[in-house]
Amino acid sequence: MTALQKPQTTRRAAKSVRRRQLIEAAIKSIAKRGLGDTTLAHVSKAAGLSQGIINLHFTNKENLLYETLKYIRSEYEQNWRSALEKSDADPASQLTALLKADYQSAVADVKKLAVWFAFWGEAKSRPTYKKICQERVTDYSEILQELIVELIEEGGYSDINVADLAEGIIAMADGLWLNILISANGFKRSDAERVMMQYLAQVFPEHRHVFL
Amino acid sequence: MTALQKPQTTRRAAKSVRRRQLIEAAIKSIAKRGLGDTTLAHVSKAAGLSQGIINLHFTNKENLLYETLKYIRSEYEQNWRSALEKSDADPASQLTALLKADYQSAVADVKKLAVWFAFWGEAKSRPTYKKICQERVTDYSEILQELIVELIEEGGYSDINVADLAEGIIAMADGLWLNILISANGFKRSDAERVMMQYLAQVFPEHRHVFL
DNA sequence: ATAATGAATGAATGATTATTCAGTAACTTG
DNA sequence: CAAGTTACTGAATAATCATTCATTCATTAT
Repeated sequence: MTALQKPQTTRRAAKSVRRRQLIEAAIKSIAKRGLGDTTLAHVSKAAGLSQGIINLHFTNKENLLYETLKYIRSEYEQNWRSALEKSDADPASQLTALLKADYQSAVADVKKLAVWFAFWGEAKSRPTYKKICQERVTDYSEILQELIVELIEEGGYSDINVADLAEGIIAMADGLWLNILISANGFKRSDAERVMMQYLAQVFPEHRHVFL
Repeated sequence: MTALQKPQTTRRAAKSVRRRQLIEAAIKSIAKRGLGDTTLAHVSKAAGLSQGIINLHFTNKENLLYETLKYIRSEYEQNWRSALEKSDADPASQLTALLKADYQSAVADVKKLAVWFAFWGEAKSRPTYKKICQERVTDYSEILQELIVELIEEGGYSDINVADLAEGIIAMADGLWLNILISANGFKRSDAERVMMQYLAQVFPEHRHVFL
């Protein structure tokens, strides 16, 4: 009833619309069945379209999966960039915004997380996937390091290795995603956010009030 | 020449020997090709054995994969338990030993990490995998929390939420695994260990000398 | 030796599934 | 409204792969 799901009526659609529709169906299927058990039949059916549709729009399965990965990567990046824009300009607020963005519903949704982990699992053996996975964090890491430097100046912190701290923060961010994905005791996005903010408060005690 | 690899000569072997041999071949194949592209033919060939051998020893593919996951889980647990035994009894040393164990070569080897991520990617859709993945951290987390409590008493720390800190540490530990697996700039086990120790030193400054 | 047992083989089978492509339907343009 | 263009369909094809099982082979017991 809700707008979506009228594939029979609207027959022709713009290429970009169909592509997005199929990518979203792929995400759904990967989350539901895993990457290994996802077939083209599943995806096209989930999209309410016919068998050959994916080969028409993506040439082959491999390419659909590749485009799916690129899609969530770009969505991820857009999300944190817009969070930074919306936030106050002081480094502590920016840092908060950047890291909280990782746990917003558009990005840390279980379906999307399942997709990330599925591709990480294949990344070692697929250079094309690996590259996209690496690119996910290049800009993020750069900006994170700049913010840490500003924060150190502002708060007069010492004994902090910027590059290592940034690696540590990103690692924790990813690890919390894993926890959301498979924890036994209903670990939620809000829990992940809290854990992360407590970490930041401990490393930058002078700015504690901004994080907590 | 080095002991290994004489499948033609020694025809019969104990069931347990064959099972381990096949599991290790499965790990190799998953690391090389990913879970999706791993076929029984690949695994049996890598083990230097024949086509039907896996069905003989594991009934079906699904079961081989399940046993492979259980195998690396148990190896993981043995590794940190023995590290704790070998270490000094004071909480800071124990904590160091527990976390450094995650980056020892037997456990944080890229092949094993690829296997963990492959199964994490499927865990959402496979309850059997999910359970094993959850169990990996239950005892670990419990002991980690006990050590944190002892350390807080010993160092007189305040403002620490034990459960959240433990979640954060485990998350960082897993995230550093991801970094070892796919980083562009050759992030190594020793780098991960350093990042983790710096984190601990920051949270428990009174014990800094033990961690660094 | 001979028989009995259990391990291992590998060709054959059957199921699944990606891909192709001839045909159909919708929309556009003149 | 006819001709042309583009999106889409779905049955047919071909390839891949898990699984089966009759047979072979090594080892142990008699």
